[in-house]
Amino acid sequence: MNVSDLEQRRNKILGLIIEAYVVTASPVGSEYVAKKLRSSLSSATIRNIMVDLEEAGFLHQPHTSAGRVPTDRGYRYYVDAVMDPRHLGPEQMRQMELMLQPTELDVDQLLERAGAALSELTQQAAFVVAPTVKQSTVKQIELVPLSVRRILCVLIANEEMIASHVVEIQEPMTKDEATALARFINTEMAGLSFGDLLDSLERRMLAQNDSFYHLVKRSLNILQHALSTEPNERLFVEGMNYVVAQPEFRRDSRKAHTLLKSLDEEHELLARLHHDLGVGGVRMRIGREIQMPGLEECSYVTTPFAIGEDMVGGVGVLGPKRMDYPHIRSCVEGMARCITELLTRWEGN
Amino acid sequence: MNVSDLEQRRNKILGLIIEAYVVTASPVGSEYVAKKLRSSLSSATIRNIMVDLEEAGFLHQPHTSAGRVPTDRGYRYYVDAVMDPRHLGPEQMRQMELMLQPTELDVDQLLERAGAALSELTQQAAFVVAPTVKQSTVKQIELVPLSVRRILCVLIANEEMIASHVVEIQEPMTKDEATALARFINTEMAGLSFGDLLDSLERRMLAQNDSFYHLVKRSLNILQHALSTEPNERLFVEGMNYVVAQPEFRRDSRKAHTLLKSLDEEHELLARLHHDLGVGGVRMRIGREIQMPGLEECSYVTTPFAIGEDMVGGVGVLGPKRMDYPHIRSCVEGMARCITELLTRWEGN
DNA sequence: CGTTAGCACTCAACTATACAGAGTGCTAAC
DNA sequence: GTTAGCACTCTGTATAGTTGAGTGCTAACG
Repeated sequence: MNVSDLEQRRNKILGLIIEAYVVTASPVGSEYVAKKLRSSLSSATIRNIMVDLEEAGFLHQPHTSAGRVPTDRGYRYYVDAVMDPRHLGPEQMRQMELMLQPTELDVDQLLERAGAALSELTQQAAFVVAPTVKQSTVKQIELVPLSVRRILCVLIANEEMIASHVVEIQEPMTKDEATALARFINTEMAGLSFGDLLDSLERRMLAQNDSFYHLVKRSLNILQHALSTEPNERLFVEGMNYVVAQPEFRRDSRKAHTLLKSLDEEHELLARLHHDLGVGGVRMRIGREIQMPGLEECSYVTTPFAIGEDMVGGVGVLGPKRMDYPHIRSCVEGMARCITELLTRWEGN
Repeated sequence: MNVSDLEQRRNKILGLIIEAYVVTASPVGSEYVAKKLRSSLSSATIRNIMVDLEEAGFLHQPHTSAGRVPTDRGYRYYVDAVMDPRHLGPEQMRQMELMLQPTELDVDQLLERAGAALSELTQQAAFVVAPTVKQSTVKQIELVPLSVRRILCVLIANEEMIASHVVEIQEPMTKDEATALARFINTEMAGLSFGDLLDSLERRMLAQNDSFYHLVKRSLNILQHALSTEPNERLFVEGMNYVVAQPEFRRDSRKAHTLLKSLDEEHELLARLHHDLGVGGVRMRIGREIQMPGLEECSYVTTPFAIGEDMVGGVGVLGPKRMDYPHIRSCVEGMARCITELLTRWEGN
C-alpha cells in the first residue's frame, strides 16, 4: 500500500469522524467508524489511525476513555482537502428563488428575506452584508434647492438604492445653478463609487489650477455633507435562535451570552467580513480563525454577491464549529448566485 | 388595627418579597422578610400573611417546603399599587443625554444609540420603534423627472427623515408638469401624514367631480408606488445577550431559544407595541399579558417619544418578569424624555 | 383576635457509593 | 500492516442517605 493510499484512508476516516460528530455532538469512537467502513478495517486499526490523526493535531480526546472530537485544525483540513463540495441542483435553485418571492420589494427587503430563507434552510444563523450607496457606483446625482440655503442632495446608485440628504449651504444657489452643478458631477464622475468620487474631487481641489475649481469646491462641500452620515455597509443577522439552541451553547449558557454580546459589536465582525468578501469566492472561517473573542466556538461560511460585475455585498451563515460544512457551503453559494441573478436582472430592466 | 393598615402591611410584605426575588431569583422565605422588617413581626405572622397573599393569587409556592415566588398577578398588583415610582434626577438626565452624543447623526443612528444606551443602563434588552416617513406628516414632496417615463419622488418629513423612490409612469411628464404637480400636492395636503394623504387622494378620486381630477389621479398613482415599499415603522432590538444571561433562561435554555425565535417574528410584537404606544404614557406588560407565545417569562416597559407634539415612536426595555420595575420604568421614561427633547430641538433649528 | 414560640413534617438539593458501559492502549499472534 | 484479546480508565447514571431551609399547625399569650 503506497503513501497516497494511506493518506486517502486517513482522510476518509477523518471525514467519517467529523460527519458523525456534526450530527451527534458527542465524541466518536473507533467501533462506530469501523462499522461505517463495513468492517473493511477492524476497530483496532482505526484506533491506530486515530492516534496518528491526534498526533497530527486533527483530533482531540476529551479524556482517556472517550472517543475523539475534531479540533479547529481538523475541521480546516476537512474543508480544504477532504469534504466533497456539493452543489445545488437547478430544482433547488428554483425553490430558493421562490422563497425570496421578489415582488414589490426594494433591495433591503429582498436581502432581509434572503437572510431569513438562508437561516431557515440551514437551521443556523444567517447574515447579510448589505450595500449602501456609499460604495456603489454613481449612476446619477440630483440637486434640488429646497430654500435659499438648503439643498436636497439625492444620490442614485440604481433604481432601488437611493439616499437623500438635506445639506445646508453657505452661499445661496438658484435652481439653474443646481441643475448645472448636478450635470457637472454626473458627466465628470460617472463610473466612480460615491466614496471614490469624494477622493477624486478632493484631489482636484488640491490641484488649484483646475478650470472647474469653483464647481469642484461646491460639489465637494455638498457631497461631503450628504455622505457624512451614510454608513459604508450594513449587517443583518437573522436566526440566532438556531445557534443558541445548539447543544454546545445549551450546556454552557454563558457561551451563548458572550456570543450574543460579541455580535452586538457589529463593527469588528463587519471589518472581518469585509476582508473575507474582498477576496471573492466562498470563504470559511473556523473557530479561532475568526479571531474574535466570543466566537471561538463558531464558524462562518460567506461569499459575495454582485450586481452585474460589481461585488456589492455578501451573505453567509454563522453557526457552531460543528456544522455541516458541505451543505451550508452549497446553500450559501446558491443563495449568493440567486441574489446576484435577481439583482442583476432587476438592474437590467 | 383597621383594614387599611392591614392592607398596607400586606402590600409592604409583597413588595419586600418581590424586591428580594428580583435580585436573588430564588423563592423568598418568611424568615428573610421578618429580618427585613427588623423583627417588628415574627416569621410566623409573616407566614400567615403569606398564605393570604397566596390565596389572593399574588404568590406561588413551587413546592411545599419552599419560599414564595411572585405570580404575574403579584407583579401586576405590585407595579400598580405598591412600588413607589422613582424618577431620574436632572444630573442623571444630563448623563443620559451625554451617552447619546448627538453629533453628526441622523435620526436612525440616534435611536440606535439610544437603544444601546438603554440596554447598557438597565442591563436588559432595549427596543426602539422608529418612525418612518409613512406615518409622519408631510412637510414637502419633490418630484424630479429622471427620464421620459421615470420620475424620482422624494418624500420629506423633516430634515432627517427623507425617503426617495423611483416611480415608472405611464404618460411622459415634463419638468414643468412635475413642478406643478409637486406644488399641488404640497399646498393641498399639508398637515396630513403620508398615509392619510393617500387616503384623502383616494376619496377625491371617487368624488369624480373634483376640479383637480387629473392632478389627483396622477399624484395618487405616483405616491402609491412611492409608498408601496415603505414600512410603517421599524423595530430595533439591542442587548438580548443580557436577557439570555438571566438565570431563568440559563437554567432552561430552550426558553432562550423560543424567546429569540419569537423576537425574529417582529410583526406580531410590533402590532402589540403599536397598540401600547398609542395609549400614551408608560405602559408595562407582564408575562402572559404580552399574549405572545415565547414571551411568557418576559415583561416589557415602554413609552412613546415625540417630535414636538406628535408621538412618532417608542422606546422600551424587555427582560424577564423578574425585573427591577421601578428602576427600569424610570430609565425608559427618562430616555423617552431625552429623545423627545433632542428630536424636538433638532426639528426646531 | 392578632401574635408568637415550638415542633413535626416535607421536599429539593447535595453527597457518597456502587455499577455499567463505552472506549482506549497495549501486547502478542497472524 | 492488521487484528483479537484484555486490562484499564473514565463518565454517566442510578440508588440511598443526609442536610437544611421552609412550611403548616397547635397551643399559649397579651
